[in-house]
Amino acid sequence: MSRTTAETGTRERIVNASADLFRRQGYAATGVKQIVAAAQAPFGSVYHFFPGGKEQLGAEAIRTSGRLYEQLIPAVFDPAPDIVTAVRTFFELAGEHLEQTDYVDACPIATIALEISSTSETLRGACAEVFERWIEAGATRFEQAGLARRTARELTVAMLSLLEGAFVLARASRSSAPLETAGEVAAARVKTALEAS
Amino acid sequence: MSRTTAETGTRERIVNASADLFRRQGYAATGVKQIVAAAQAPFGSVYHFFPGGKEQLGAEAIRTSGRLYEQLIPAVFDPAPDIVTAVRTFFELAGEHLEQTDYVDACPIATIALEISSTSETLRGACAEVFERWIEAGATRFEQAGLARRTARELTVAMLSLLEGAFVLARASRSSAPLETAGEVAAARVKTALEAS
DNA sequence: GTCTATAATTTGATAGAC
DNA sequence: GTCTATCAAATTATAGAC
Repeated sequence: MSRTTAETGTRERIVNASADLFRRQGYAATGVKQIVAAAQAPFGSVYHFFPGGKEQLGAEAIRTSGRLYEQLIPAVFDPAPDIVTAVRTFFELAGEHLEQTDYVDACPIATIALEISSTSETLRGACAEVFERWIEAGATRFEQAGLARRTARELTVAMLSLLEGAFVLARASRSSAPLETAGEVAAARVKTALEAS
Repeated sequence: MSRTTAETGTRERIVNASADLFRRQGYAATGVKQIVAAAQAPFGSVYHFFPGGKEQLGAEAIRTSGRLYEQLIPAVFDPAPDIVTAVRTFFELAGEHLEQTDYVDACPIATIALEISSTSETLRGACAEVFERWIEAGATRFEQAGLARRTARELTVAMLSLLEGAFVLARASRSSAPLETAGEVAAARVKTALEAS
């Protein structure tokens, strides 16, 4: 338990490996054994750190990914000259990143969300919580840009829908074109909303 | 092999049951045993009709669902007074249907697409083929409404992205609100595109 | 051709040695 | 607390009886 080294602990490595694998191939297709192999952790550690087993580990991976990806909002929006440019940049970066990762690194929780929404209330709740946080964070930005609260929220839901849907099409077609198209529509919509306010 | 009765054959029942279960809980989480139980078919029939096993069955289920859902386009667009109304109605019906099926009946292939895009080229190709057919069918409608071919295609990709993304959010949050929001943005975008043409 | 029994492997999870 | 050996059950797939 050194306070001076920066080595990642076993527990943290397990969560990170889980998040990686769940994003790439989903929750059901990822075995606990595959997770400990990727995390270079002993098998028993999973049940030591996560007594609730795979489902508890899934819930934690979802929330961890949620916090991590939420940071992308300030990372892209803060340095942008205006909010329309920020939205356009966000979709552009998402598309470039998708290409660079061989169409693996799309949304970290969408696959899990679709898989387990009808079978695990625990995991569905975790996904819903993360989406809600993202929507709130996005809506706050649009509110600061001058939109009414309700308008800002609806706009964010539309942006996130465009992004998530474009991810589905992009992964299936192995092309970032859907993200370019969705990004243009998203930016145009934001521009219209701001002009009308 | 009666020609007069309308009873569904074993093979057809297996494909239909597969499509149902894959849509609800994904490809990996659905076992072959669960499929034959739902189809009321003997286990061996799967490997009799589908020598390629679960993957061949998956590919066929994807293509069957694709053809079935493609029929929704003429079913909604043909009776509509104009194409903007058609788009709005499409999202409204999708949201109502989602509520009525306890948030199960969203896109029949999106879950599979996200799950297997990085692990099975066979299934990824089948999903890409279905998405391409849907986009072509939608683009043709927008072309007939007066848009240039390229604009019509991009508009359809944006509509489908909005729909697919709203499905993800709706299933996770157990609310049809994302479909209402996405539908309004979709209809407004189509209206703008037509006015500019 | 239809179907049952079973094979070979892998799954999530646990017990208990260190 | 850390980790290995093992469990019972479930997985896809096949062999072969009818």
